[in-house]
Amino acid sequence: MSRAETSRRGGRPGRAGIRDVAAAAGVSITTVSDALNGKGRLPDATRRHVREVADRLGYRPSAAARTLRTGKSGLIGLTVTTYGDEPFTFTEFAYFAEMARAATSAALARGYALVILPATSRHDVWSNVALDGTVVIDPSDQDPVVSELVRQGLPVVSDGRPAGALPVTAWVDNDHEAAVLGILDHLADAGARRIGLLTGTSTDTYTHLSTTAYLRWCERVGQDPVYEAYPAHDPCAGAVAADRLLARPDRPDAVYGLFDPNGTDLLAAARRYGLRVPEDLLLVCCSESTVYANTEPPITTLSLKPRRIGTAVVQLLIDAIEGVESEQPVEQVIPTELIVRTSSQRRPPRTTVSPPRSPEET
Amino acid sequence: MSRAETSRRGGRPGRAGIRDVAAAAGVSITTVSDALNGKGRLPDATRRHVREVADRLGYRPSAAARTLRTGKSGLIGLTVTTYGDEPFTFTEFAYFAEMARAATSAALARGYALVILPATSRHDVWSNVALDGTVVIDPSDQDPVVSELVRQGLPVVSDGRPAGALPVTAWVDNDHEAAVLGILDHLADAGARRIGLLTGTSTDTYTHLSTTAYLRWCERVGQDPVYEAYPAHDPCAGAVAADRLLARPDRPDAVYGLFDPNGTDLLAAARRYGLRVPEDLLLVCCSESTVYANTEPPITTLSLKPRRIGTAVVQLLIDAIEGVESEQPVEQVIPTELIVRTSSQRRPPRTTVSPPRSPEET
DNA sequence: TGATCATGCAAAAACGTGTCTGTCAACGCG
DNA sequence: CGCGTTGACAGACACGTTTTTGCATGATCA
Repeated sequence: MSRAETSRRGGRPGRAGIRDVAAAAGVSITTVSDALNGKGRLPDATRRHVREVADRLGYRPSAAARTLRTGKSGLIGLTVTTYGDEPFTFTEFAYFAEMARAATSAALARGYALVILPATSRHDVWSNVALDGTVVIDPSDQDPVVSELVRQGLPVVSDGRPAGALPVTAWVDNDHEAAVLGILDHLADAGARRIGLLTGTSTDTYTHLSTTAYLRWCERVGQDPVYEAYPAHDPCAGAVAADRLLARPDRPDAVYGLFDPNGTDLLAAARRYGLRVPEDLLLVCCSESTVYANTEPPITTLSLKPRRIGTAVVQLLIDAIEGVESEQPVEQVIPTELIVRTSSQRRPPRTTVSPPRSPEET
Repeated sequence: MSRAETSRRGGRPGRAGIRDVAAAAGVSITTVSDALNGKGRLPDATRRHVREVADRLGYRPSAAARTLRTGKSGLIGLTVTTYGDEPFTFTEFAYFAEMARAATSAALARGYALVILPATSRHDVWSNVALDGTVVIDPSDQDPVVSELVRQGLPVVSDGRPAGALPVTAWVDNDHEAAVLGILDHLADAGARRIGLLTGTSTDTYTHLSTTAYLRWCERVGQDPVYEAYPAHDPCAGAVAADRLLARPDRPDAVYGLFDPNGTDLLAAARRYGLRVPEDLLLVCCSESTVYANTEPPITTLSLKPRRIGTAVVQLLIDAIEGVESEQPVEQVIPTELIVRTSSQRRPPRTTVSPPRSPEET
């Protein structure tokens, strides 16, 4: 009776259970649970007393027991696409890192933690972790994992509008068509006569929508499409494709690259062919990387705002988990941001000293 | 009796329990558990029958119940340092992304999943998730979270040797001193007379060891140290510090930058001051980014091999969790790799066409 | 044939919570 | 004084597994 820490059962030494707290405080288990969770109707004196005893014993409620009882684990899956046996692809490093960072913060602020779960995980890993819901990044056409999750009744929110008729709970995406059209107009305004595109061969929605928008724009303004496609997950194919694009007989005088490394690849290719940027070649690429602020010349980039996307996705998911009737629509479109730098302006501002980049948020 | 799916209790509809499977298969609960886990001694016929019935009912064992019973959750914490309220710092993007990627793969291959847990999480989040062990990245001097985890008896493996007397289970690190000395020798061999250092103001082990090695090298060869320190977590301070370093009266003719963005920052600063690289200024920086293969000129980088570190850390941790007497020493040193490019060679090779970069592993 | 033993399976005890149901006293009111 | 009501707490159960124990049944051996 004097030593309440040692429960009658040989639970792991050093771990006090709720029974020990109840015994040490001289109350019942119910009272301890209610006091710690602020649930029942107890006099403040009892509440304080129980809390103090719990602290003194170093009591930590068992996450497994709580999950089993309540059905909520406080865990959110972060499903990333896989290429080969690696979780996420090379071209998405900066995007993924920023998105995951924001998602982690947002989840944490609401008491949830993120579990990294590649889409092609062994099945037993998926079923070995109790998830309250899942974020899927760029779900592919008929992803069996996502379908199964939805069928199990788990909330699923996707980054990128779902392909096909994938019945996700909600999704967040940019307006990729508008972004591409905006860039093409921007380049045309800067004097581009023939705009090329560096795109991918994969079938994900981002690539598809962007390429389609490009083709439609070309048709509208009466320009012949000039583009090269390459497998975006292959880090060395990009440089080759950039080279091919600039080696064509109908060489473009402006290029938009859909993937993060395209900027440096195109710049290097341009140098190889003696093309000056932006005088002979205008350049824009889609990237979250800050290196493009300090290249020679600095390159105009399109930011997809991964931090806002990561935050929005998690908020939507947790709202769904907790049954909050979300004020937001279940389909949320995040605006993109075009960061205009020297590479896309025919008349570069006379300044050659680029100011230090700003740490500005989102 | 005919409809076994509906258990007597109103469990979540659609979720079949082990009882339902037992009833449907006409066997006991024990038999189902043994059959699915391959544990008891059962005739193959029974085993196959039970498995088939389980599949037909779409049975998925409850992760929470299993964790409660066995004490193992299959979850590994990935603890990242925080600056401000954001999980990981700006200068470590590429490193973290690669390291996390490798760690995720390695964990997955052994049936574990990773949970992202910033060090400064709210306490309730930490205690709300059942962890089998934790990976800590660059644990600070007296991290209360790590101490508590160790005190709870949880295995902890750190990326970066632990500062102070932090009693971690094992750690993995590079030999930072040897790496810095190697780079300085490399630069001196290339003709550098006064080598500068771009370093950080924080007190983490990496910064400390590297700076100390630099100072010792200077003392050994009789050169006055020339260095600038800046808060590495501030993305815009780096450019300013690079500028300061090259504006000094005792301007160095070679610089090593400890952090990822230093390369482009130093390159931009050099251009501002009309310094040619590598003719007037030799450059090396520590980075995992591939952009430095295609800058003008390509910049020599030091890779810390984050993929090998991530893999090693997870292996060590899981070995500890499963009680495997690890063959490896508990302190593991991963060699660094110096990727020599134009920026650190006084006589650049005559080729101006840089070959496409290789997708080679680790 | 009876004792021994391996085999195939069932019953039941945990794991540590949250929560539903009940008890007991005090109290107000008719 | 009897009775319903309310506050403060205790007892017991259920969540869904894994695992230990134990009971039959048939085979083997002295």
